[in-house]
Amino acid sequence: MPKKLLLIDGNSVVFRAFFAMHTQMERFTNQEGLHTAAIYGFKLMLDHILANFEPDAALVAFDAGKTTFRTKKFEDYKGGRDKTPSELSEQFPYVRKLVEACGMHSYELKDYEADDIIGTLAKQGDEAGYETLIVSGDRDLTQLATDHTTVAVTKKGVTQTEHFTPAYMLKKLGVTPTQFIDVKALMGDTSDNYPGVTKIGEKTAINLIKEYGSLDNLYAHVDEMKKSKRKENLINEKAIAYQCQDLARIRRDAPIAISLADVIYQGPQTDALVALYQELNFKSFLAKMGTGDEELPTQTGEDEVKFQVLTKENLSALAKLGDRVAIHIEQSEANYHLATIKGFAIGNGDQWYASRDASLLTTGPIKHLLENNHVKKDLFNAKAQIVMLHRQKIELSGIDFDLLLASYLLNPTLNANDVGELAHTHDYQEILTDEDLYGKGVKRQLPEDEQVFLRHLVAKVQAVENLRQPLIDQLQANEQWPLYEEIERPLSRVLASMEMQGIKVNAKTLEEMGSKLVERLNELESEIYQDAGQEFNINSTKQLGVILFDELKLRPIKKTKTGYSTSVAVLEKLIGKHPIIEKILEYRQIAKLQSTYIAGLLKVIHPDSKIHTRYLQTLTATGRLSSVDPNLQNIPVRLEEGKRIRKAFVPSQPGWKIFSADYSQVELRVLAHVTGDHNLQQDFINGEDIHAATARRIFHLLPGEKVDPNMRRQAKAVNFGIVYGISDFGLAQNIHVSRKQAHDFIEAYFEEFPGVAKYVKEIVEVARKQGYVETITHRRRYLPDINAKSFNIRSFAERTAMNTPIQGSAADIIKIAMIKMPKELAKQHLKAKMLLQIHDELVFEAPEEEIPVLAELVPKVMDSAMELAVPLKVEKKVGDTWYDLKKLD
DNA sequence: TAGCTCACG
DNA sequence: ACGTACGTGAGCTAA
Repeated sequence: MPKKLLLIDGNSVVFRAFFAMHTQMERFTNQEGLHTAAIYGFKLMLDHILANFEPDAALVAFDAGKTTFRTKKFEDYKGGRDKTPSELSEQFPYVRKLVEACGMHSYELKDYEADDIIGTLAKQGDEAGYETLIVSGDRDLTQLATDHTTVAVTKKGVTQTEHFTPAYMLKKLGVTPTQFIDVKALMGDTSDNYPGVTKIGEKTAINLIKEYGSLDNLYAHVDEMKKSKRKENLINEKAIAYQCQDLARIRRDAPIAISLADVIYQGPQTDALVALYQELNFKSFLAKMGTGDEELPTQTGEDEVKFQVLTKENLSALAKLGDRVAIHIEQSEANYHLATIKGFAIGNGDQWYASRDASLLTTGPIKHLLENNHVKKDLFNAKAQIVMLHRQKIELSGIDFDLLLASYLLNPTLNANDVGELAHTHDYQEILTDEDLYGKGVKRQLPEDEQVFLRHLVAKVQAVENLRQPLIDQLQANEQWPLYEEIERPLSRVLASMEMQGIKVNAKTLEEMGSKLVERLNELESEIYQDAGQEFNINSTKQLGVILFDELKLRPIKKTKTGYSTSVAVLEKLIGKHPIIEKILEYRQIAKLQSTYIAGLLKVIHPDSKIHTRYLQTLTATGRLSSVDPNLQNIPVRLEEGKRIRKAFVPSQPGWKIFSADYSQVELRVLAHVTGDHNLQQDFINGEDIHAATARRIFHLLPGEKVDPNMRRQAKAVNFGIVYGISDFGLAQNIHVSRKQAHDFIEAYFEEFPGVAKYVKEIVEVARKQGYVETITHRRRYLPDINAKSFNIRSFAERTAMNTPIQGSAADIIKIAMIKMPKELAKQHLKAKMLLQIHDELVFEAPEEEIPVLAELVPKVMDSAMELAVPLKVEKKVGDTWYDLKKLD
């Protein structure tokens, strides 16, 4: 086993910690008012590193002062930086104390930066056969990576790091650690305030170094480059490039007065740590050390919880639980397709059991109980539990009460995703929230104490049991029991199987598209820099605003809270004023595709080559689903460039097809139904093109007179507007007409569709009177703002009152279809699988020979899901990929 | 973490 | 006069 060396860039990590904890800065002060957030963050980072890397030697290097050999060579080095805020600088002495108390050495060297100390020691480590880990908040240190030295750069927060090895750098950046120095030489460094060569940024610098191998070789062949501004700049600024190279290069031979033998890691010094924690008022760290001085969150009723730790030996006790149990399986993370099981609890009445040992679940007695349909299960978030257990080859059966679903139906806007939080909203206090017990963000950690942890899991199952009857009573009082029993509960199972089925995604297709996009992005980037006359971060709206509106003096059409708006709407108005605008629009479009859809999707393809999204069944205020990790409900389709992403979504088996069916104008049909408007209903019953029919009416066309495309477009916008809770301003903005004209459209609409006009008025009244609105299935949304004094807030609630029954009823309809679908597919012995739901559309994969059957069956199930006063219409498509779908008739 | 931007229905 | 379309999720920047 090689010895291990840990080298930490003290200044940069403390600085990162300071910013990571910045929002909580005021919470972190000790008795004397000393700020401690950065010290705290630094310790979190340290613990995290030490949990994964057990060093034999360790050193934290600090910068010695403002002036170094670099500032002597280049006066402006690190110039222009803001003064370190006193809230941060006062923490450094304590960080050093902390380092010492943790049994590590710290070191600084006059005229040198921490980097150089680290570079020098890392080299010594390599030569002495150490495995070295360098930790920094600064990417520059990646130049120190070797086969035996890894550089961990802090990402988000403090504890998340990105590990740079030479291989990783080559893959990610395309250059070796040594070449990275030359890249910096060309591109410069804005934060260290050295310039690099004019007009060369990171992308160009990397490309040049990739092409030429090194700065030296580039200059050896610079004359052969084709004539360009870039070539001129390179030649003119050769001296600058070399000066920057010198500044960028971390020294590996700094005259340090210590050696590896001097930095042996001693391990934590308990007494010193306790004293320091007390001085800093770090209660949670003190608590972990068990000094008795801690102030844990009050345990409310969790202290009273009586339970037994379940083991192989006492499993037989479960047989006595009878035919109803509450059960909970604790996940390591929210994504249950990836999470591990951290523990579970089960029981009823006064018999409660819990364990951290997930393997017990698969043993005979428990597995049997879980799969036994006659034992009713009460739980929290059935879908998560189904998937977690399915991954253990256990098919959870007999689900009866899902606390999360029930609570969501009672009030969809509560948004409690945690048993404790949710219980508190129902006035049940005998449980802590996960956040109280585990912490959140960087500090989240399951309790090490088994009793504390298991007691919490038992508190969860007890909350489920105790809330079951009261919530059922409330659902029944609200006439929501059928909604729970016949729609949401069965739907959770359907969603679980769709998620587990997953959709196959061809990574190669995405990668190929990605490299083309990156190429185009690079081109656009250079052109934009040319047009702007300087380099800047195009992704930064702030910097872009400065370029467009200050430098290029374009007219700022709109402002946001924080500055100029640079949204598409604004940029489109500026087309023609400057060539840069169109390039920025294209850049934006491609950058979005590349980062969100190419890189984003590639990150979430599972080893089975599929993407397994999670549908959130209890999130939206209206009853729709949402989709996360990744969101498969917003894959591009409107523009061809983006739509091509869908080529990567393919059937999972050869000879299969993608089949899709979507409701046509479902929200307007629901509108026709709930408003009872005669004209709107007639238009649908007559099978009219609804937007054209609306146009005929609001523009008062004569029979036989043609609806021109512009009229239809405007009528379509009016229809949308109605569904959204219309305002003349919004409509005017959308279709680029005057507010007066929009107002006239709306007036004409309400005259032609008086039932809709009446509904709009009445629904707001209903909301005022009863405080909530409902969908067709009695899905409820409370609107406390409906009586607000502020015009704005009240108007919003009024539009919501209008929109929610429409959007929500449409959601009800497709949910019913989704529950019926697997049953109907099974009846016909079809292999077809339902994979995705996108609000009004269902996507399937199926063997080619089943397509004719599906084309009949799926629309039938969908259009008969609910009987409305108007027919439901379903359109179907089929193709080899999600991109290639062609309409069937 | 908030704010902006942009992808979808 | 107010200052707006409804419902979502994700990536990025700035601090």
